[in-house]
Amino acid sequence: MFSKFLNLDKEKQDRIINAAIKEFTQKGYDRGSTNEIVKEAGISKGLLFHYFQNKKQLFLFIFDYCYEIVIDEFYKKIDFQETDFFMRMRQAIGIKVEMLATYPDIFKFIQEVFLEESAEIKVEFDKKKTEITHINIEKAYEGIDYTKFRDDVDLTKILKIINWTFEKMSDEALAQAKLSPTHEIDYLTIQREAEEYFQILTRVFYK
Amino acid sequence: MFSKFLNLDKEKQDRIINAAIKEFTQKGYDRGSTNEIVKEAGISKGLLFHYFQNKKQLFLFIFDYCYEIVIDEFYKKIDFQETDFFMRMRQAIGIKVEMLATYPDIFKFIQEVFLEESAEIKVEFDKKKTEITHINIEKAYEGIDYTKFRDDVDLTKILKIINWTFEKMSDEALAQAKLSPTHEIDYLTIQREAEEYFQILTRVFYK
Amino acid sequence: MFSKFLNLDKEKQDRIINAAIKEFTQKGYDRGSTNEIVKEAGISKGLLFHYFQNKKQLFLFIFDYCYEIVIDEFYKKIDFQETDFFMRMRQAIGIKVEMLATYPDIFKFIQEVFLEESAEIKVEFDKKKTEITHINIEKAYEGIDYTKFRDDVDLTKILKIINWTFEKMSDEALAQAKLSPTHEIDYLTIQREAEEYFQILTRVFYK
Amino acid sequence: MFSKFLNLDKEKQDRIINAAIKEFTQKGYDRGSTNEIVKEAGISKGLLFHYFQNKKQLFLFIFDYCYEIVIDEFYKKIDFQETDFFMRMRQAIGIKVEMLATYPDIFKFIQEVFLEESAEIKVEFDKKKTEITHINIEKAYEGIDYTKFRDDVDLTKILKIINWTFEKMSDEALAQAKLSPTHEIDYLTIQREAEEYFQILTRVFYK
DNA sequence: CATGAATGAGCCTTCATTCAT
DNA sequence: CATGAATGAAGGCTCATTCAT
Repeated sequence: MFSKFLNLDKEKQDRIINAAIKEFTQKGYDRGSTNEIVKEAGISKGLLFHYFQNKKQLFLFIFDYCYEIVIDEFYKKIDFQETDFFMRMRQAIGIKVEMLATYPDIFKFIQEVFLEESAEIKVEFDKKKTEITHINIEKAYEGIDYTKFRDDVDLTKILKIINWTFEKMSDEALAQAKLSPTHEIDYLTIQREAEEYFQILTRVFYK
Repeated sequence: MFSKFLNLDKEKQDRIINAAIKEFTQKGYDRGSTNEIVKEAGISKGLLFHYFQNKKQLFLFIFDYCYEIVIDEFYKKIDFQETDFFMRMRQAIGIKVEMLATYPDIFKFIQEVFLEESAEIKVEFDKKKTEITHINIEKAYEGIDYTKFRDDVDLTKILKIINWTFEKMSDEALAQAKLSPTHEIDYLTIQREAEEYFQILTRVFYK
Repeated sequence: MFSKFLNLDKEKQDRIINAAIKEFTQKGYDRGSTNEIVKEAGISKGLLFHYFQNKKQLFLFIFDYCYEIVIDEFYKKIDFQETDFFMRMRQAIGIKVEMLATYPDIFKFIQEVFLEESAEIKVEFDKKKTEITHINIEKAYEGIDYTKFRDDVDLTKILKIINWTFEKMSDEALAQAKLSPTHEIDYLTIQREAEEYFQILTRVFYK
Repeated sequence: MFSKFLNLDKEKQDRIINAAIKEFTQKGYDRGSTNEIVKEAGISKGLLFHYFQNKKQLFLFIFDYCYEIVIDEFYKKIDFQETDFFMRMRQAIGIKVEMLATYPDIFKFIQEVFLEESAEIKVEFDKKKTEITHINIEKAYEGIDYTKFRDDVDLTKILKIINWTFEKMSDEALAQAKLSPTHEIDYLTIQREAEEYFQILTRVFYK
């Protein structure tokens, strides 16, 4: 599909990818302009459409590219020896926070995608999102010792509650950051708050 | 502000409102075309801008209009005599499900707004959103008997976990529906599932 | 033609006239909006077009109205006993400067008309302008003693040169003022400069 | 800035330039329609804005283009050997009249610009106009022998009076032409009349 | 491979003017 | 007399995409 693009010398690839990330992160899919992308990347109009049939394909490629980088590094850093669910989750959150600092643009882009996706690309992405979510959960929780959870309630539902809690918590933190004047995310406060939720969830869901 | 519009005969108002809801729900703010709206509403280009100074004002008006309808009816149906938290929440979810069936367009529109908001209208809506959320929580939980909750964990956080759980649950249900061929929402299944979460949350968070 | 309008109570007439002067002075004929005029005057759209068939007629009326005020007052103040050409001219310039301070809006409007007139109204105004100019010269120089001028050159041409000199001088002064930060016109400097030109012209054109 | 446009093949450039000159000369800046220009030039909407970011830039370009042509040719034809002020001026007027016949459209356009400038472009042009005027006067009078002028009056003011005289004279001639049915300019009469003013001015301002 | 000129539908908005009330 | 809702053409401008070179 994008083999032509991938044969390009790395430096040019990067220029294009970064330009696209920047534009789409700033303006979203709909208002993101291919004009601006080629200008920023220093390539011609035609070339962009030579590699990526159209704007949508470009966007999809950029999303996959970013997602892969993030996901790969994420699993590389997870310690699969740790079998305690909450310890594993603590790790996951720590890694996420770390990566947010390392790849702020890429992360911001993925975030935007998950929020803002226009009608144009909704269908494609709704599918992609559930796919991704399913894969993640299965992989991220590999080898977990589930016997520590209380037996009187459905385990799958417990896990959902816990996941949702942390997802919503981080959503709120990001929303908060967006309202602050500096748009700065206060990672320390997030981690401290997360810890409190960990305590609660451990107490109520572990035997 | 919109007094000119509100003096119009109800039928025309409705044609315009419905056309706008339809267009914005389908295509979002940025891609939603005022051209389409006037065509669908059967009015002239100029008239729309006679009532609503510009696209943004129209969108804001439509949002407020929809939100008010939904919120008003919601609180009218809630039984504030019921002081048990989970019973109250059961009610709330029941009412929501009911309203989803009565005003599917309006509901869908509000949902879209909460997700998709373009850069153009972000600032206005981020404020509006937090405002709305705060008001709702305070009002919806009026008169609740919180003594039933266990004392060994922070009550505020418990409530957040519970809210988040149902929010995420309904998000997932809607996402599921969108993937199905008919886009039909299976309310019965949702309520049955919600009930299961109620059981779990009551068990772990009540004394 | 505008008898309907002139039968209106004076206060309303003034509101409309002032609103129109303000709008046309600020934005010129083309960009001047009848919408703004009715808003400022506090009357309805329809009424304006009831009195003045269309925008052009309104503009013409406003121009004539302003012009008459200015011209009437001008001739009332001229001392026709003074028969020396240059003394008469000194008077004229003094009166103009005075009136500029008394009716700044009206004056500014007339000035704008003489400069900016759009294609739409050019034909009508070119005629009006030459008409006006001819009338003015004839009237303003009534009773002048032309025997003081040297006989070896054509008197008509001398008068033209003198008139043109003062017209251009004031054009330049106005242009200068427009370039200054405050847009303030320095009347004193103008009169002092005019005096110098008077000296020169008297010396070279009088016997 | 306009390099894209200037790389175009000459024929297309001309089509666009001529279309723009025609439209702006006829209707002025504000009412001049880019729609009409592209229609007349036989190009697409987008292309015009590909070359010229917006209407204002287009107008500025056209003005500079026209001005340069006129000015270049003007100075090429002036005989700088001639040091007599009035002889030099006679030349200048002769050349102007000649050029008016060669480039009637361009000349008419420049003239319009100097008169009609809309609020939109006023600031840019007020600066440009004074700049241009200063350059011209300095250059056109290079090498003139000013000792022939009478010493008892300020030379600068004399020069101003003379310049203004011929400017106003040609303004009047043009205004006259516009009122005639054919809009034809009678160059012969102008030159004959100019000659009479030359005689007068020489007599009164030379020693 | 690479260019960038060219397209033209589409965008939001403004406006003078009309006309039923 | 007076209103202001209604019109719809026209405005400047943007944009993804194509294609001859």
